[in-house]
Amino acid sequence: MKPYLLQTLKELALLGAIHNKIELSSHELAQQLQTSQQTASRYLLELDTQEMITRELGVKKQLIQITSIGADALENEHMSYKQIFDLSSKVTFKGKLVSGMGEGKYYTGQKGYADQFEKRLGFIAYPGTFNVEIEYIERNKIRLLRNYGGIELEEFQAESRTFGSVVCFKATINGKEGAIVLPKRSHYANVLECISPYNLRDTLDLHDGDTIEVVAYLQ
Amino acid sequence: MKPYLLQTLKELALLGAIHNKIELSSHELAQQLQTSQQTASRYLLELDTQEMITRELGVKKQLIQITSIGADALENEHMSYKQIFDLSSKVTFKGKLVSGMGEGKYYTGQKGYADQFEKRLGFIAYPGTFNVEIEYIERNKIRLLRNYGGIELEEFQAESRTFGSVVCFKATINGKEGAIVLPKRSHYANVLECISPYNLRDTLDLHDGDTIEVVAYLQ
DNA sequence: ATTACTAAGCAGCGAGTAA
DNA sequence: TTTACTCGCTGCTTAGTAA
Repeated sequence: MKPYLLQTLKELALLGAIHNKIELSSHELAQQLQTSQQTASRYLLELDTQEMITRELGVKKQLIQITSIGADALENEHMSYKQIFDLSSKVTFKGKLVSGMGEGKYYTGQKGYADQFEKRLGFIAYPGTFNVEIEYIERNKIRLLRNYGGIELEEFQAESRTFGSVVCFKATINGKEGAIVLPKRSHYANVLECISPYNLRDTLDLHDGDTIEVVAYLQ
Repeated sequence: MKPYLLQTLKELALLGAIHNKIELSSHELAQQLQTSQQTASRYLLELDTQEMITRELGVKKQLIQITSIGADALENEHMSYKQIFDLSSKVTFKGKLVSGMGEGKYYTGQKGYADQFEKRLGFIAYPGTFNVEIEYIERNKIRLLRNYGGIELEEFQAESRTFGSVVCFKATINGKEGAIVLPKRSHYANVLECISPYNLRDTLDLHDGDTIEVVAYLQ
């Protein structure tokens, strides 16, 4: 959707066009948007074509109301701003399911981690990790997560080596309960390693390449 | 502010650029915005010029952070959406203080109205009305108010005539407690008649032509 | 008064490219 | 790889105006 049409729709909504028909000439809208009458008229025509508004054209006035399609577009925009300001306690990732190389099973199989998962996250993790390759641009969001802290699991010794400290975030994976596990050190990664009490691949019937939404909850 | 710059700022914020520096090339931003690298680069330059973002240009990456000016612009946009969706229990008017022709004092002086103000609004109205001439376009918001109902005061007889029914909305006038009074019949008006327990002109030191913000609270 | 067409002008876009 | 310049072209904007 073109940015200027969204702005126009927003102005209409602010004037009450979501719940009511409002009486508004293209000239008045133009003043509100700081543009010309012709441009405002064109915007209304475009919004009408896209079925985001309905109009009743009279000889001296037109009645405008935002349709459900238009309201959805605004609602969507509202969600973005909510995410920015209100729900900074929530970070959403989009990515694709990929296969690891089996190391997930090796690590989650370690009693040192498994016990801490149960104690700190409140569930017994299904063996193995569920790996989501996130879009490259979203790696910034991982930095965001790290800044917020998260649930830190202690390092431990086993099999005559050290298993490093990891940071966890409670999360949902396509809606299912789970957590994201990030190594404490090593900063960038384009794969989110997730654990869950469920076998996510089977429960959600997922395969490599499927689109996954991971929502991390902060604190 | 140009709509496309606001959209760009929003995307940056969604990637976490409000609280942190984020690492983002113009090419990546272009993908996010579905445009070309050149255009994304230009957007960043424009935002930089307007001091909405700061940049640290490295040879292989740039670090971007939204400034307080940029955050304000987003916050402002957020408020608009809040007004549309969350606080549809609140309607904001902007206008200028104007003088009535003294009829306000005549009406508010009527015991029939004064008693109902006290009983239904919870305050003893200072004699006279405080008249705010709203911008023409905002008359649609009055219709919005009427649709929500409001506090209806009964008509009564006095001085061998009928004083008609009016609809009130609790409101703040430049932050001060008060109410908007609309005649039950007669649909359009470009002047909001406000009452308050205070002498608003004196208390707020206001004069004709001053800008007034009236916030009406629904039910 | 309106809405909205046509036409001309101009802002913004992106290919090519330099640093 | 980057960022960001120039420049031609496209598409948006608006003056003029019809209905």
